[in-house]
Amino acid sequence: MLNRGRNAIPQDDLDALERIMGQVRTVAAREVVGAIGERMDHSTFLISGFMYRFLDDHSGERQILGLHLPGDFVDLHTLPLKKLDHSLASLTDCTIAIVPHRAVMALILERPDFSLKLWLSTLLDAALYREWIFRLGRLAGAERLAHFFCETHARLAAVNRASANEFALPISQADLAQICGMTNVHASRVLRELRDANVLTFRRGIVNMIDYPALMRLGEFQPGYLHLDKDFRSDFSAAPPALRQQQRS
Amino acid sequence: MLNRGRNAIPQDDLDALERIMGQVRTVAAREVVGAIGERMDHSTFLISGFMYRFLDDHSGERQILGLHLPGDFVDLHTLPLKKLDHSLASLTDCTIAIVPHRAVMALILERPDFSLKLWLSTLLDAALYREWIFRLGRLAGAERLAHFFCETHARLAAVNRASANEFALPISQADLAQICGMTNVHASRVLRELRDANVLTFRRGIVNMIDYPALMRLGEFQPGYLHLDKDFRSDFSAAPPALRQQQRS
DNA sequence: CGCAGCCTTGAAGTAAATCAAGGATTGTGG
DNA sequence: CCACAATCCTTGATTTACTTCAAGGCTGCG
Repeated sequence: MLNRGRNAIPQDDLDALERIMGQVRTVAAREVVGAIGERMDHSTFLISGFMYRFLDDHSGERQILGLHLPGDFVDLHTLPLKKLDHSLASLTDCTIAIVPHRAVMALILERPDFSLKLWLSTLLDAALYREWIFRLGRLAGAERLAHFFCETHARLAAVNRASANEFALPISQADLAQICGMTNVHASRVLRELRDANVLTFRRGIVNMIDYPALMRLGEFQPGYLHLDKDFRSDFSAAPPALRQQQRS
Repeated sequence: MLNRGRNAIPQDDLDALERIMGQVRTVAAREVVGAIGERMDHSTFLISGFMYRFLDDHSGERQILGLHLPGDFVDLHTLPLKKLDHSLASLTDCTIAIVPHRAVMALILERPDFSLKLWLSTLLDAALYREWIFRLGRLAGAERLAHFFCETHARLAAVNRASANEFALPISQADLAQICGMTNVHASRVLRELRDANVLTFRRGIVNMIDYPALMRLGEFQPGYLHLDKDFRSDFSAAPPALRQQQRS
């Protein structure tokens, strides 16, 4: 993710980004964009749509490792780690920009400050991974869903894609199950519980957080790890005026 | 982690590292070195001993997020993400070097190639996180332990701290449970199963992988994500002759 | 010796998986 | 517009994996 939440990406960084972007492609929904073991010579910038990364187990059951929103730099890690150690796929129709590693390297050597921003974006990914480990390791069914919905709401709200208590999340219950490490049958039952308790509804890709405080409590959600608050991090640069809304899917 | 596995760290990088290291301290076993929410102005290089990162849940139950071995750069992410979003503690007595952020920043601006190596080290951490998500989300009790032991064996073997099938791992069953997202009672039972099946023993901090192939199969362990093979990544530099064994705990 | 920390085991309870069937919703072609 | 398939969701019954509670044993140490 390169997405800086409520803090806009500075204009000169946008210029730099634009310069290194190569071909722009569209990808249909539910397509694998990079498969585990593949050797990459470029990274992918997600312009519009949703993507996710995953690992399949021995019997083909899938664990989703992370979700990517518009504005995320999806696989920057392939710059040093050439071979994909997991797979990458689209959730919806997507527009992506192919960014050749050569171009990234050239820019990095020319502008060390920019390389730090790319680094930051991968560190924010890592912070999400840590929280996902916590979610799977310590929370039970309903709590996992609550935590995931809180996190995703916060991330989407940070890029103006969520209202106070509602947002669009183009995934199925089966995806939700693969995110939270449970069967889709169980995900369905837990969603029913949350619905019956008047805490949250999730129908046809629309999440309605009816009782937000209850969700936060349930999921033990503390948004600090998202580092959305400018004060929580150092951006290696002064924050220039807001100029946002470059992308809409 | 900065640890490069079987590929030694080049001499000039060692020099660079040495230059930015500040005060060297010792830390007793089981001490919290950085607590969640704390604002950091330095990073920590682990010279000897084992450390771990963790998040506690509401009722104080702990989830371990990662283990750190001698030679790891433990909290490089605090350079851009000033506030700790999780906690850090020692497992054993440790020797650590305090590395002021100011010194790291200066070096980075002076040597862009070195900053890429620091970046790489955090990307290897992220690869481990992803695999931990998979382990917790898709594997059952015995498989989780098997996977963890395989991973840890591979990491320790890469720094010459493991023989073909045995290694020292200074943790308790309770730690193991906190790593694998289960109760210590259950961890004890699963260890018994593995012992009875003649697959693995773990007693007083010594792991004996009696049947390594069985463990790999059980844990669905594919070591690619560790990127130990030089061919799997680009180190941004030619690999100079091996000079290793700087640290022993 | 006696205590503390760590590990083990049993019995009972609970959360989640599995198996299986049927219902709803969306899209497709006639 | 309707028939039909495909996908997704729901629900029930049963089984399994794991937790919880509780007691006792082992090991190392002052």
